Amino acid sequence: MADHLRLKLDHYVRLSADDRARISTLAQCNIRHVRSRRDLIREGEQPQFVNLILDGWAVRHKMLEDGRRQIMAFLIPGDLCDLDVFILKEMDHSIGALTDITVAQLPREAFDEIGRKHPRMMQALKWDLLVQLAIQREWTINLGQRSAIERIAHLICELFARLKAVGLCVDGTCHIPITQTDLSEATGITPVHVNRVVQELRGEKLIEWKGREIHVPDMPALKRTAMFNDNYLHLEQDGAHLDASETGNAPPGGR
Amino acid sequence: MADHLRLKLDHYVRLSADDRARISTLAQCNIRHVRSRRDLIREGEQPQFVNLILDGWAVRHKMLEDGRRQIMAFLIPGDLCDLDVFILKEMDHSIGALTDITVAQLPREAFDEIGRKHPRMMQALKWDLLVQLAIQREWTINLGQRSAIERIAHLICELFARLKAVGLCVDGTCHIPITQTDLSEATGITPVHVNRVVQELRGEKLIEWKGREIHVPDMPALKRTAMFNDNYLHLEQDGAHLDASETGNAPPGGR
DNA sequence: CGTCCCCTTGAATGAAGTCAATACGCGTGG
DNA sequence: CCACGCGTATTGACTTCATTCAAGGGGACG
Repeated sequence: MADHLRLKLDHYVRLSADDRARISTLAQCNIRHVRSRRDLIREGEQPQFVNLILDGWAVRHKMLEDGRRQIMAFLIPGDLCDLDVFILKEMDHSIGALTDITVAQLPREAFDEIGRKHPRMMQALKWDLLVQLAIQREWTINLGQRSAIERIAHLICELFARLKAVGLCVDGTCHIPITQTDLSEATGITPVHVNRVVQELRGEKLIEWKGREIHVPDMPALKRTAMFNDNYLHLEQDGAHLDASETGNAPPGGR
Repeated sequence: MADHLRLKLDHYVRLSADDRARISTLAQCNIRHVRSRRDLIREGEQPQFVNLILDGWAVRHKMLEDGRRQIMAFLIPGDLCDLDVFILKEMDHSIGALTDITVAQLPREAFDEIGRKHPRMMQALKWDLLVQLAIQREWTINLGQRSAIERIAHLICELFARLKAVGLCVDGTCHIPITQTDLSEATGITPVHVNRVVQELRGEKLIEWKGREIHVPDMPALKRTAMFNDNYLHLEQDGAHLDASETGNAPPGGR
Protein backbone atom coordinates (compact mmCIF):
# COMPACT_ATOMS: atom_id res chain seq x y z
CA MET A 1 0.00 0.00 0.00
CA ALA A 2 1.02 3.55 -0.64
CA ASP A 3 -1.43 4.73 1.91
CA HIS A 4 0.95 7.18 3.49
CA LEU A 5 1.51 9.00 0.23
CA ARG A 6 -2.22 9.16 -0.38
CA LEU A 7 -2.88 10.56 3.07
CA LYS A 8 -0.23 13.20 2.55
CA LEU A 9 -1.48 14.28 -0.86
CA ASP A 10 -4.99 14.43 0.55
CA HIS A 11 -3.75 17.31 2.67
CA TYR A 12 -2.78 19.21 -0.42
CA VAL A 13 -5.56 18.81 -2.97
CA ARG A 14 -8.86 16.99 -3.38
CA LEU A 15 -8.02 13.72 -5.11
CA SER A 16 -10.52 11.78 -7.20
CA ALA A 17 -11.27 8.12 -6.59
CA ASP A 18 -9.36 7.48 -9.77
CA ASP A 19 -6.32 9.33 -8.46
CA ARG A 20 -6.43 7.32 -5.26
CA ALA A 21 -6.60 4.07 -7.14
CA ARG A 22 -3.56 5.11 -9.14
CA ILE A 23 -1.61 5.89 -5.99
CA SER A 24 -2.32 2.44 -4.61
CA THR A 25 -0.93 0.80 -7.69
CA LEU A 26 2.28 2.80 -7.37
CA ALA A 27 3.18 0.67 -4.40
CA GLN A 28 3.26 -2.40 -6.58
CA CYS A 29 6.11 -1.11 -8.71
CA ASN A 30 9.37 -2.78 -8.36
CA ILE A 31 9.73 -3.27 -4.62
CA ARG A 32 13.18 -3.02 -3.07
CA HIS A 33 14.35 -3.67 0.47
CA VAL A 34 17.33 -1.96 2.03
CA ARG A 35 18.89 -2.88 5.37
CA SER A 36 19.32 -0.42 8.16
CA ARG A 37 22.41 1.81 7.95
CA ARG A 38 23.01 1.09 4.26
CA ASP A 39 22.78 3.71 1.54
CA LEU A 40 19.98 3.48 -1.02
CA ILE A 41 21.76 5.89 -3.30
CA ARG A 42 25.16 7.50 -3.13
CA GLU A 43 26.42 10.93 -4.07
CA GLY A 44 27.62 10.84 -7.67
CA GLU A 45 25.27 8.14 -8.86
CA GLN A 46 22.47 8.60 -11.38
CA PRO A 47 19.69 6.27 -10.40
CA GLN A 48 17.02 5.36 -12.94
CA PHE A 49 14.05 5.37 -10.59
CA VAL A 50 12.32 7.56 -8.09
CA ASN A 51 12.12 5.79 -4.77
CA LEU A 52 8.89 6.01 -2.83
CA ILE A 53 9.29 5.03 0.79
CA LEU A 54 6.63 2.53 1.75
CA ASP A 55 7.98 1.54 5.13
CA GLY A 56 10.84 2.63 7.39
CA TRP A 57 12.89 5.81 7.73
CA ALA A 58 15.73 7.24 5.66
CA VAL A 59 17.86 10.37 5.62
CA ARG A 60 19.39 12.67 3.08
CA HIS A 61 22.97 13.17 4.16
CA LYS A 62 26.33 14.32 2.97
CA MET A 63 29.80 13.91 4.34
CA LEU A 64 32.53 16.54 4.29
CA GLU A 65 36.04 15.55 3.31
CA ASP A 66 37.14 15.49 6.93
CA GLY A 67 34.41 13.13 8.05
CA ARG A 68 31.89 15.56 9.52
CA ARG A 69 28.43 14.45 8.47
CA GLN A 70 25.20 16.39 8.16
CA ILE A 71 21.72 14.98 7.91
CA MET A 72 19.77 17.35 5.68
CA ALA A 73 16.38 15.70 5.80
CA PHE A 74 14.45 12.86 7.35
CA LEU A 75 12.40 10.77 4.94
CA ILE A 76 9.36 8.97 6.28
CA PRO A 77 6.79 6.65 4.72
CA GLY A 78 5.03 8.42 1.86
CA ASP A 79 8.09 10.47 0.93
CA LEU A 80 9.68 10.46 -2.51
CA CYS A 81 13.44 10.37 -2.31
CA ASP A 82 15.23 11.42 -5.40
CA LEU A 83 13.38 14.08 -7.24
CA ASP A 84 16.32 14.98 -9.35
CA VAL A 85 16.67 11.69 -11.06
CA PHE A 86 15.14 12.53 -14.43
CA ILE A 87 16.57 16.03 -14.69
CA LEU A 88 19.90 16.43 -12.97
CA LYS A 89 22.84 14.38 -14.07
CA GLU A 90 23.91 13.02 -10.74
CA MET A 91 23.08 12.98 -7.06
CA ASP A 92 24.80 15.69 -5.03
CA HIS A 93 24.10 13.84 -1.79
CA SER A 94 23.39 10.34 -0.51
CA ILE A 95 20.29 8.71 0.88
CA GLY A 96 20.74 6.29 3.72
CA ALA A 97 18.39 3.95 5.52
CA LEU A 98 17.92 4.55 9.23
CA THR A 99 15.93 1.35 9.62
CA ASP A 100 15.27 -1.57 7.35
CA ILE A 101 13.15 0.01 4.66
CA THR A 102 10.88 -0.92 1.79
CA VAL A 103 10.71 1.31 -1.25
CA ALA A 104 8.86 1.23 -4.54
CA GLN A 105 11.08 2.16 -7.47
CA LEU A 106 8.97 4.25 -9.81
CA PRO A 107 10.02 4.48 -13.45
CA ARG A 108 9.87 7.64 -15.46
CA GLU A 109 6.89 6.41 -17.44
CA ALA A 110 4.78 6.30 -14.30
CA PHE A 111 5.22 10.04 -13.96
CA ASP A 112 4.59 10.71 -17.63
CA GLU A 113 1.34 8.84 -17.30
CA ILE A 114 0.35 10.70 -14.12
CA GLY A 115 1.01 13.94 -15.94
CA ARG A 116 -1.35 12.90 -18.71
CA LYS A 117 -4.12 11.21 -16.80
CA HIS A 118 -4.01 12.57 -13.28
CA PRO A 119 -3.38 16.29 -13.45
CA ARG A 120 -4.59 16.95 -9.95
CA MET A 121 -2.31 14.35 -8.52
CA MET A 122 0.49 15.93 -10.50
CA GLN A 123 -0.32 19.24 -8.84
CA ALA A 124 -0.12 17.53 -5.47
CA LEU A 125 3.31 16.13 -6.31
CA LYS A 126 4.53 19.57 -7.31
CA TRP A 127 3.10 20.90 -4.09
CA ASP A 128 5.03 18.25 -2.22
CA LEU A 129 8.25 19.37 -3.87
CA LEU A 130 7.63 22.95 -2.83
CA VAL A 131 6.97 21.81 0.71
CA GLN A 132 10.30 20.04 0.71
CA LEU A 133 11.91 23.31 -0.25
CA ALA A 134 10.05 25.10 2.53
CA ILE A 135 11.16 22.49 5.03
CA GLN A 136 14.74 22.91 3.95
CA ARG A 137 14.43 26.66 4.44
CA GLU A 138 13.01 26.11 7.89
CA TRP A 139 16.00 23.96 8.74
CA THR A 140 18.18 26.87 7.71
CA ILE A 141 16.40 29.03 10.27
CA ASN A 142 16.63 26.30 12.83
CA LEU A 143 20.38 25.89 12.50
CA GLY A 144 21.04 29.58 12.03
CA GLN A 145 19.01 31.16 14.78
CA ARG A 146 17.80 28.72 17.36
CA SER A 147 19.50 27.51 20.52
CA ALA A 148 20.13 23.82 21.09
CA ILE A 149 16.92 23.25 23.01
CA GLU A 150 14.84 25.18 20.52
CA ARG A 151 16.36 23.28 17.63
CA ILE A 152 15.57 19.90 19.03
CA ALA A 153 12.10 20.91 20.15
CA HIS A 154 11.44 22.35 16.70
CA LEU A 155 12.57 19.22 14.92
CA ILE A 156 10.34 17.09 17.10
CA CYS A 157 7.37 19.35 16.37
CA GLU A 158 8.05 19.06 12.66
CA LEU A 159 8.35 15.30 12.72
CA PHE A 160 5.15 15.01 14.69
CA ALA A 161 3.29 17.19 12.22
CA ARG A 162 4.57 15.24 9.24
CA LEU A 163 3.93 11.87 10.83
CA LYS A 164 0.45 12.92 11.78
CA ALA A 165 -0.23 13.91 8.18
CA VAL A 166 0.52 10.37 7.03
CA GLY A 167 -1.37 8.70 9.83
CA LEU A 168 1.62 7.70 11.93
CA CYS A 169 0.85 9.59 15.12
CA VAL A 170 -1.62 8.24 17.65
CA ASP A 171 -2.50 9.77 21.01
CA GLY A 172 0.42 12.16 20.97
CA THR A 173 2.89 9.32 20.49
CA CYS A 174 5.05 8.61 17.46
CA HIS A 175 7.43 5.85 16.55
CA ILE A 176 10.61 7.77 15.77
CA PRO A 177 13.47 5.38 15.09
CA ILE A 178 16.40 7.77 15.40
CA THR A 179 19.27 7.73 17.84
CA GLN A 180 20.56 10.75 19.70
CA THR A 181 23.54 10.62 17.38
CA ASP A 182 21.25 10.92 14.35
CA LEU A 183 19.59 13.84 16.05
CA SER A 184 22.95 15.46 16.64
CA GLU A 185 23.86 15.13 12.98
CA ALA A 186 20.61 16.71 11.93
CA THR A 187 20.76 19.63 14.33
CA GLY A 188 24.47 20.39 14.20
CA ILE A 189 24.88 19.76 17.93
CA THR A 190 27.31 17.40 19.64
CA PRO A 191 25.86 14.02 20.64
CA VAL A 192 26.85 14.73 24.23
CA HIS A 193 25.03 18.02 24.23
CA VAL A 194 21.99 16.52 22.53
CA ASN A 195 21.79 14.16 25.44
CA ARG A 196 21.84 16.98 27.95
CA VAL A 197 19.17 18.86 26.03
CA VAL A 198 16.98 15.78 25.83
CA GLN A 199 17.28 15.43 29.60
CA GLU A 200 16.24 19.02 29.95
CA LEU A 201 13.18 18.52 27.73
CA ARG A 202 12.30 15.50 29.82
CA GLY A 203 12.81 17.47 33.02
CA GLU A 204 10.37 20.09 31.84
CA LYS A 205 7.84 17.39 30.95
CA LEU A 206 7.86 18.45 27.32
CA ILE A 207 8.69 15.02 25.94
CA GLU A 208 8.81 11.42 27.03
CA TRP A 209 11.30 9.46 25.00
CA LYS A 210 11.81 5.78 25.62
CA GLY A 211 13.29 3.39 23.14
CA ARG A 212 12.04 4.43 19.74
CA GLU A 213 8.82 6.02 20.96
CA ILE A 214 8.40 9.71 21.65
CA HIS A 215 5.36 10.99 23.49
CA VAL A 216 4.48 14.66 23.71
CA PRO A 217 2.05 15.22 26.56
CA ASP A 218 1.54 18.92 25.88
CA MET A 219 2.11 19.83 22.24
CA PRO A 220 1.23 23.53 22.60
CA ALA A 221 3.89 23.83 25.27
CA LEU A 222 6.49 22.14 23.10
CA LYS A 223 5.55 24.37 20.18
CA ARG A 224 5.98 27.40 22.40
CA THR A 225 9.48 26.50 23.45
CA ALA A 226 10.36 25.77 19.82
CA MET A 227 8.54 28.83 18.47
CA PHE A 228 7.03 26.39 16.01
CA ASN A 229 4.64 27.61 13.34
CA ASP A 230 3.45 24.95 10.95
CA ASN A 231 2.56 27.28 8.09
CA TYR A 232 5.60 26.16 6.09
CA LEU A 233 4.30 22.60 5.87
CA HIS A 234 1.28 23.84 3.89
CA LEU A 235 -0.97 21.07 5.16
CA GLU A 236 -4.67 21.54 5.99
CA GLN A 237 -5.95 21.17 2.46
CA ASP A 238 -5.55 24.81 1.64
CA GLY A 239 -5.26 23.60 -1.94
CA ALA A 240 -8.95 23.54 -2.66
CA HIS A 241 -8.29 26.55 -4.87
CA LEU A 242 -6.54 24.26 -7.31
CA ASP A 243 -9.65 22.22 -7.96
CA ALA A 244 -10.72 24.29 -10.90
CA SER A 245 -7.46 24.16 -12.75
CA GLU A 246 -6.68 20.94 -14.51
CA THR A 247 -4.01 22.19 -16.87
CA GLY A 248 -1.11 19.85 -17.32
CA ASN A 249 1.25 22.58 -18.39
CA ALA A 250 1.88 24.42 -15.18
CA PRO A 251 5.34 25.81 -14.65
CA PRO A 252 8.17 23.87 -13.03
CA GLY A 253 7.26 22.97 -9.54
CA GLY A 254 4.21 24.94 -10.45
CA ARG A 255 5.37 28.52 -10.44
CA MET B 1 17.02 42.35 -20.92
CA ALA B 2 16.76 39.03 -19.16
CA ASP B 3 20.25 38.23 -20.15
CA HIS B 4 21.21 36.90 -16.77
CA LEU B 5 18.44 34.33 -16.82
CA ARG B 6 19.43 33.23 -20.30
CA LEU B 7 23.07 32.85 -19.29
CA LYS B 8 22.05 30.78 -16.30
CA LEU B 9 19.74 28.47 -18.24
CA ASP B 10 22.46 28.06 -20.84
CA HIS B 11 24.44 26.27 -18.17
CA TYR B 12 21.68 23.74 -17.75
CA VAL B 13 20.43 22.79 -21.22
CA ARG B 14 21.02 23.69 -24.85
CA LEU B 15 18.49 26.39 -25.66
CA SER B 16 17.24 27.03 -29.17
CA ALA B 17 17.35 30.49 -30.77
CA ASP B 18 13.62 30.51 -30.34
CA ASP B 19 13.91 29.81 -26.61
CA ARG B 20 16.41 32.63 -26.25
CA ALA B 21 14.15 35.05 -28.01
CA ARG B 22 11.34 34.09 -25.65
CA ILE B 23 13.52 34.72 -22.62
CA SER B 24 14.36 38.19 -23.84
CA THR B 25 10.70 39.08 -24.13
CA LEU B 26 10.09 37.95 -20.55
CA ALA B 27 11.96 41.01 -19.39
CA GLN B 28 9.35 43.24 -20.96
CA CYS B 29 6.55 41.99 -18.75
CA ASN B 30 5.21 44.31 -16.24
CA ILE B 31 8.29 45.96 -14.81
CA ARG B 32 8.33 46.91 -11.14
CA HIS B 33 10.90 48.81 -9.09
CA VAL B 34 11.44 48.29 -5.39
CA ARG B 35 13.61 50.47 -3.17
CA SER B 36 16.41 49.12 -1.09
CA ARG B 37 15.40 47.58 2.27
CA ARG B 38 11.73 47.26 1.33
CA ASP B 39 9.92 43.96 1.01
CA LEU B 40 8.74 42.83 -2.42
CA ILE B 41 6.48 40.24 -0.87
CA ARG B 42 5.57 39.48 2.71
CA GLU B 43 4.92 36.27 4.55
CA GLY B 44 1.20 35.49 4.39
CA GLU B 45 0.54 37.18 1.07
CA GLN B 46 -0.46 35.40 -2.10
CA PRO B 47 1.05 37.31 -4.98
CA GLN B 48 -0.31 36.86 -8.48
CA PHE B 49 2.98 36.97 -10.34
CA VAL B 50 6.35 35.33 -10.38
CA ASN B 51 9.05 37.95 -9.99
CA LEU B 52 12.12 37.68 -12.16
CA ILE B 53 14.99 39.78 -10.87
CA LEU B 54 16.43 41.87 -13.69
CA ASP B 55 18.68 44.08 -11.64
CA GLY B 56 19.76 44.32 -8.01
CA TRP B 57 19.88 41.87 -5.10
CA ALA B 58 17.18 40.49 -2.84
CA VAL B 59 16.91 37.99 0.01
CA ARG B 60 14.48 35.39 1.22
CA HIS B 61 14.11 35.97 4.91
CA LYS B 62 11.93 35.20 7.87
CA MET B 63 11.68 36.69 11.30
CA LEU B 64 11.04 34.79 14.51
CA GLU B 65 8.55 36.13 17.02
CA ASP B 66 11.30 37.48 19.20
CA GLY B 67 12.97 39.47 16.44
CA ARG B 68 15.76 37.16 15.40
CA ARG B 69 16.00 37.16 11.64
CA GLN B 70 17.43 34.63 9.23
CA ILE B 71 18.32 35.17 5.62
CA MET B 72 17.60 31.90 3.85
CA ALA B 73 18.74 32.79 0.35
CA PHE B 74 20.33 35.51 -1.70
CA LEU B 75 18.60 36.31 -4.97
CA ILE B 76 20.67 37.78 -7.78
CA PRO B 77 19.83 38.96 -11.31
CA GLY B 78 18.36 36.09 -13.29
CA ASP B 79 16.71 34.52 -10.26
CA LEU B 80 12.99 33.79 -10.00
CA CYS B 81 11.61 34.72 -6.60
CA ASP B 82 8.35 33.15 -5.72
CA LEU B 83 8.00 29.77 -7.19
CA ASP B 84 5.12 28.84 -5.04
CA VAL B 85 2.76 31.45 -6.29
CA PHE B 86 0.55 29.35 -8.50
CA ILE B 87 0.44 26.31 -6.27
CA LEU B 88 0.73 27.13 -2.60
CA LYS B 89 -1.85 29.30 -0.96
CA GLU B 90 0.39 31.80 0.71
CA MET B 91 4.01 32.77 1.18
CA ASP B 92 5.67 31.21 4.20
CA HIS B 93 8.48 33.77 4.13
CA SER B 94 9.21 37.27 2.87
CA ILE B 95 11.37 38.59 0.08
CA GLY B 96 13.23 41.80 0.71
CA ALA B 97 15.30 44.06 -1.50
CA LEU B 98 18.93 44.51 -0.50
CA THR B 99 19.45 47.21 -3.10
CA ASP B 100 17.10 49.12 -5.34
CA ILE B 101 15.86 46.40 -7.65
CA THR B 102 14.04 45.93 -10.92
CA VAL B 103 11.83 42.91 -11.42
CA ALA B 104 9.63 41.62 -14.21
CA GLN B 105 6.31 40.31 -12.92
CA LEU B 106 5.49 37.22 -14.95
CA PRO B 107 1.90 36.10 -15.17
CA ARG B 108 0.79 32.52 -15.02
CA GLU B 109 -0.02 32.48 -18.71
CA ALA B 110 3.60 33.10 -19.57
CA PHE B 111 4.50 29.81 -17.93
CA ASP B 112 1.62 27.95 -19.52
CA GLU B 113 2.85 29.12 -22.87
CA ILE B 114 6.44 28.17 -22.14
CA GLY B 115 5.21 24.72 -21.17
CA ARG B 116 3.48 24.39 -24.52
CA LYS B 117 5.97 25.96 -26.88
CA HIS B 118 9.36 25.80 -25.18
CA PRO B 119 9.70 22.41 -23.54
CA ARG B 120 13.44 22.61 -23.26
CA MET B 121 13.27 25.94 -21.53
CA MET B 122 10.70 24.42 -19.20
CA GLN B 123 13.18 21.68 -18.38
CA ALA B 124 15.74 24.33 -17.59
CA LEU B 125 13.33 26.08 -15.23
CA LYS B 126 12.63 22.81 -13.44
CA TRP B 127 16.34 22.25 -13.25
CA ASP B 128 16.70 25.69 -11.68
CA LEU B 129 14.15 24.81 -9.03
CA LEU B 130 16.05 21.64 -8.16
CA VAL B 131 19.24 23.65 -7.91
CA GLN B 132 17.55 25.96 -5.46
CA LEU B 133 16.71 22.95 -3.36
CA ALA B 134 20.29 21.76 -3.56
CA ILE B 135 21.55 25.18 -2.50
CA GLN B 136 19.21 25.17 0.46
CA ARG B 137 20.53 21.76 1.47
CA GLU B 138 24.08 23.03 1.19
CA TRP B 139 23.20 25.91 3.51
CA THR B 140 21.97 23.31 5.97
CA ILE B 141 25.41 21.71 5.90
CA ASN B 142 27.05 25.09 6.14
CA LEU B 143 25.17 26.10 9.25
CA GLY B 144 25.21 22.67 10.78
CA GLN B 145 28.81 21.61 10.39
CA ARG B 146 31.12 24.41 9.43
CA SER B 147 33.02 26.83 11.65
CA ALA B 148 32.50 30.57 11.30
CA ILE B 149 35.42 31.06 8.92
CA GLU B 150 34.41 28.08 6.80
CA ARG B 151 30.83 29.28 6.60
CA ILE B 152 31.73 32.69 5.36
CA ALA B 153 34.32 31.39 2.94
CA HIS B 154 31.80 28.88 1.62
CA LEU B 155 29.13 31.48 1.09
CA ILE B 156 31.55 33.69 -0.81
CA CYS B 157 32.55 30.77 -3.02
CA GLU B 158 28.91 30.04 -3.75
CA LEU B 159 28.08 33.63 -4.60
CA PHE B 160 31.09 33.86 -6.88
CA ALA B 161 30.07 30.71 -8.71
CA ARG B 162 26.51 31.87 -9.15
CA LEU B 163 27.51 35.37 -10.22
CA LYS B 164 29.97 33.98 -12.69
CA ALA B 165 27.24 31.82 -14.19
CA VAL B 166 25.19 34.93 -15.00
CA GLY B 167 28.13 36.96 -16.24
CA LEU B 168 28.58 39.12 -13.16
CA CYS B 169 32.12 38.17 -12.20
CA VAL B 170 35.11 39.69 -13.95
CA ASP B 171 38.77 39.09 -13.14
CA GLY B 172 37.99 37.45 -9.84
CA THR B 173 36.01 40.45 -8.66
CA CYS B 174 32.30 40.64 -7.97
CA HIS B 175 29.97 43.41 -6.98
CA ILE B 176 28.37 42.02 -3.83
CA PRO B 177 26.12 44.63 -2.22
CA ILE B 178 25.71 43.07 1.21
CA THR B 179 26.73 44.43 4.59
CA GLN B 180 28.47 42.46 7.29
CA THR B 181 25.15 42.46 9.11
CA ASP B 182 23.45 40.80 6.13
CA LEU B 183 26.22 38.26 6.09
CA SER B 184 25.71 37.60 9.79
CA GLU B 185 22.00 37.00 9.28
CA ALA B 186 22.71 34.55 6.48
CA THR B 187 25.38 32.58 8.30
CA GLY B 188 23.92 32.57 11.79
CA ILE B 189 26.94 34.36 13.23
CA THR B 190 27.00 37.57 15.26
CA PRO B 191 27.81 40.75 13.30
CA VAL B 192 30.74 41.33 15.63
CA HIS B 193 32.13 37.90 15.00
CA VAL B 194 31.56 38.18 11.25
CA ASN B 195 33.77 41.22 11.35
CA ARG B 196 36.55 39.34 13.09
CA VAL B 197 36.30 36.48 10.62
CA VAL B 198 36.38 38.87 7.67
CA GLN B 199 39.56 40.39 9.11
CA GLU B 200 41.01 36.94 9.37
CA LEU B 201 40.17 36.13 5.74
CA ARG B 202 41.78 39.41 4.75
CA GLY B 203 44.82 38.64 6.86
CA GLU B 204 45.28 35.33 5.08
CA LYS B 205 44.97 37.09 1.71
CA LEU B 206 41.93 35.01 0.83
CA ILE B 207 39.67 37.95 0.08
CA GLU B 208 39.88 41.67 -0.55
CA TRP B 209 36.64 43.39 0.41
CA LYS B 210 36.25 47.11 -0.04
CA GLY B 211 32.95 48.89 -0.28
CA ARG B 212 30.65 46.64 -2.23
CA GLU B 213 33.37 44.86 -4.21
CA ILE B 214 34.91 41.55 -3.23
CA HIS B 215 38.04 40.31 -4.94
CA VAL B 216 39.32 36.78 -4.55
CA PRO B 217 42.97 36.63 -5.58
CA ASP B 218 43.29 32.86 -5.16
CA MET B 219 40.02 31.03 -5.59
CA PRO B 220 41.44 27.53 -5.15
CA ALA B 221 42.82 28.59 -1.78
CA LEU B 222 39.47 30.02 -0.69
CA LYS B 223 37.72 26.87 -1.85
CA ARG B 224 40.13 24.81 0.18
CA THR B 225 39.46 26.66 3.39
CA ALA B 226 35.71 26.42 2.71
CA MET B 227 35.87 22.80 1.58
CA PHE B 228 33.79 24.02 -1.34
CA ASN B 229 32.63 21.59 -3.99
CA ASP B 230 30.44 23.10 -6.66
CA ASN B 231 28.72 19.89 -7.71
CA TYR B 232 25.48 20.94 -6.01
CA LEU B 233 25.09 23.93 -8.32
CA HIS B 234 24.79 21.59 -11.29
CA LEU B 235 26.28 24.09 -13.72
CA GLU B 236 28.61 23.11 -16.57
CA GLN B 237 25.90 22.14 -19.01
CA ASP B 238 25.71 18.59 -17.83
CA GLY B 239 22.17 18.70 -19.14
CA ALA B 240 23.05 17.75 -22.69
CA HIS B 241 21.40 14.43 -21.93
CA LEU B 242 18.05 16.20 -21.92
CA ASP B 243 18.34 17.25 -25.52
CA ALA B 244 16.56 14.22 -26.83
CA SER B 245 13.54 14.48 -24.58
CA GLU B 246 11.03 17.09 -25.51
CA THR B 247 8.11 15.77 -23.53
CA GLY B 248 6.07 18.38 -21.79
CA ASN B 249 4.74 16.00 -19.23
CA ALA B 250 7.71 15.37 -17.04
CA PRO B 251 7.02 14.95 -13.35
CA PRO B 252 6.97 17.81 -10.86
CA GLY B 253 10.31 19.45 -10.80
CA GLY B 254 11.09 16.68 -13.18
CA ARG B 255 11.31 13.62 -11.09
C1' DC C 1 28.26 -13.88 29.37
C1' DG C 2 30.84 -11.00 26.57
C1' DT C 3 30.54 -7.49 23.13
C1' DC C 4 28.68 -3.73 20.80
C1' DC C 5 25.95 0.20 20.46
C1' DC C 6 23.75 3.75 22.67
C1' DC C 7 22.89 6.60 26.49
C1' DT C 8 24.56 9.20 30.56
C1' DT C 9 27.45 12.11 33.53
C1' DG C 10 31.44 15.10 35.06
C1' DA C 11 35.13 18.35 34.46
C1' DA C 12 37.96 21.26 31.60
C1' DT C 13 38.26 23.93 27.40
C1' DG C 14 37.13 26.81 23.64
C1' DA C 15 34.59 29.21 19.87
C1' DA C 16 31.41 32.45 19.42
C1' DG C 17 28.24 35.71 21.79
C1' DT C 18 27.44 39.93 24.51
C1' DC C 19 28.21 44.47 25.97
C1' DA C 20 30.14 48.73 25.14
C1' DA C 21 32.76 52.21 23.07
C1' DT C 22 34.99 54.20 19.14
C1' DA C 23 35.95 55.13 14.23
C1' DC C 24 34.97 55.64 9.53
C1' DG C 25 32.58 57.14 5.28
C1' DC C 26 29.20 59.66 3.10
C1' DG C 27 25.33 62.48 2.08
C1' DT C 28 22.70 66.67 3.82
C1' DG C 29 22.22 71.09 4.97
C1' DG C 30 23.91 75.30 7.08
C1' DC D 1 33.62 74.11 3.02
C1' DC D 2 32.68 72.20 7.27
C1' DA D 3 29.51 70.27 10.88
C1' DC D 4 26.24 66.96 11.75
C1' DG D 5 23.93 62.54 11.63
C1' DC D 6 23.44 57.93 10.45
C1' DG D 7 24.53 53.47 9.04
C1' DT D 8 28.34 50.42 8.91
C1' DA D 9 32.73 48.70 10.42
C1' DT D 10 36.14 47.94 14.11
C1' DT D 11 38.18 46.80 18.62
C1' DG D 12 38.50 45.27 23.50
C1' DA D 13 37.04 42.83 27.70
C1' DC D 14 34.17 39.61 29.57
C1' DT D 15 30.72 35.78 29.48
C1' DT D 16 28.35 31.74 27.99
C1' DC D 17 26.73 28.00 25.50
C1' DA D 18 28.29 24.22 23.51
C1' DT D 19 32.39 21.19 22.63
C1' DT D 20 35.86 18.08 24.00
C1' DC D 21 37.80 14.52 26.63
C1' DA D 22 37.06 10.80 29.48
C1' DA D 23 34.78 7.31 31.95
C1' DG D 24 30.89 4.50 33.29
C1' DG D 25 26.23 2.12 32.66
C1' DG D 26 22.53 -0.43 30.46
C1' DG D 27 20.23 -3.26 27.28
C1' DA D 28 20.00 -6.33 23.15
C1' DC D 29 21.88 -10.04 20.82
C1' DG D 30 24.82 -13.87 19.44
